[in-house]
Amino acid sequence: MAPPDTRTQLLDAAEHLFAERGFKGTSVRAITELAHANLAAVGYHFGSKAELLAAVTRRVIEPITAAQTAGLDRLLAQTPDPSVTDLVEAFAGPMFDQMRAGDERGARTSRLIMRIFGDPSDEVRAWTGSVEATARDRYLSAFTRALPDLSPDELHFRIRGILAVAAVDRADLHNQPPAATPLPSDQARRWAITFLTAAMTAPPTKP
Amino acid sequence: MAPPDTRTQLLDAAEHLFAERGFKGTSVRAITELAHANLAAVGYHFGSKAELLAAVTRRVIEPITAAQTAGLDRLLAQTPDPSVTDLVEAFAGPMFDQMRAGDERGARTSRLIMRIFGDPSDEVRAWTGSVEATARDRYLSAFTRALPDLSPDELHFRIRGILAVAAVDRADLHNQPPAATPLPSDQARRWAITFLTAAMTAPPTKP
DNA sequence: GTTCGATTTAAACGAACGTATGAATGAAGT
DNA sequence: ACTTCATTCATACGTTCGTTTAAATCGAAC
Repeated sequence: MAPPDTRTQLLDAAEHLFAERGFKGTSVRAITELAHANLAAVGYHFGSKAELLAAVTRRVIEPITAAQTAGLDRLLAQTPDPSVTDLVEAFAGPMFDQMRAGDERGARTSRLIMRIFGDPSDEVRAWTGSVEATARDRYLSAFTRALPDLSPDELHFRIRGILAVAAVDRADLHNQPPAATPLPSDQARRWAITFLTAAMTAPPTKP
Repeated sequence: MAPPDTRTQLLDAAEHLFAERGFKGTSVRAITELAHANLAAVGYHFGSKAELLAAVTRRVIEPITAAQTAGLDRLLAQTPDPSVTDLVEAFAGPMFDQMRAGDERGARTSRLIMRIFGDPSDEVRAWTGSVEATARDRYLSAFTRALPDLSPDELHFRIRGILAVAAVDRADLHNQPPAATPLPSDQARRWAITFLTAAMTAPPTKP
């Protein structure tokens, strides 16, 4: 086992705490304590608490958008017009994959993503997701070809619906009794694909 | 116009700021300043900042669950087994109605609800939504009768999907350019009903 | 006009916050 | 052995936080 890198431990601790208590609700002292590091370590390695959040966010988002992009490339290599089902699977799947591991970290990642997408403050939104925007645009045009009857606005609404379902997913587990059966980890993923595919293929809303 | 009640102005200001900046991100000083009240007014009228949040939350959630309950009563008066479409409309509709007015307050309410449902901290969860739980349970059994092929767990997942779509809805408007057309306020509602009805009526996921 | 309860006010409290600083530490290069 | 450089450390600074207190204000009841 490699000696635990302080920088990485700070990222881990911050990811944990930001997801659980939010950005404002997490103190630099709590982060450094959980990471067994000195209080000044955040300033030294990241410059500020806000820049640490940006680094955490990038680390969580990047593999998701990478998998989304790779999945779309794979689909487009087979046919120029993939089915809605395939597009939903390739777009929503990676979010669930990232939220799965360990069932503990999954719910935390889910909460973190929801906090990121739901917070309009500058600090939370400062991670500059240009890659993420590009991936979303590519899916937008692929969905447009797969659903030609849908108005751009309604399509856009539906894609946001995908994000909503994926982000909330297990984020509110704390609302109810701790789940009768500790459901197999990929079940939520499959339920979501069913749910979202049906939703995406619905006929356009009549005006 | 009635003289502006201090207590009400505090609720209004707090609702505004909690939605925009979150609970931890909002200071009592910011609330009282926006409400043109004294700093100690929060302590006097509500006891603490946390109890003010509980009051704000109750004021936002109560009319929604009331409308949900009334809508279900109305459906059940006509037939013991309402259709999925009707159930979705009666369950999700009131959320959008509450998030509509003025397009400004709508997005704020949406954000506030998302923050409430996504925050596991005790302060945010302390509003004791027993009425809200009752309404959800009644819809759960109604949906169970309307979708007898669905396992309880998957049904439960789908109902959470409704909440997700409704809560996120306009909450992330700040992500993209300020909407090409200032879409008519009930359009999101109708798109959501289409989206969610199709999603709810999807056949069960095969095991 | 005085009393009284409810409300508002200014001021202060200690605690916790993010950040900055300069000295210790320790391994690597010479 | 000595220098170098990156990292860690203890400590302190100034701000802002939620809450509390006691005095001031005010309309209504008597």
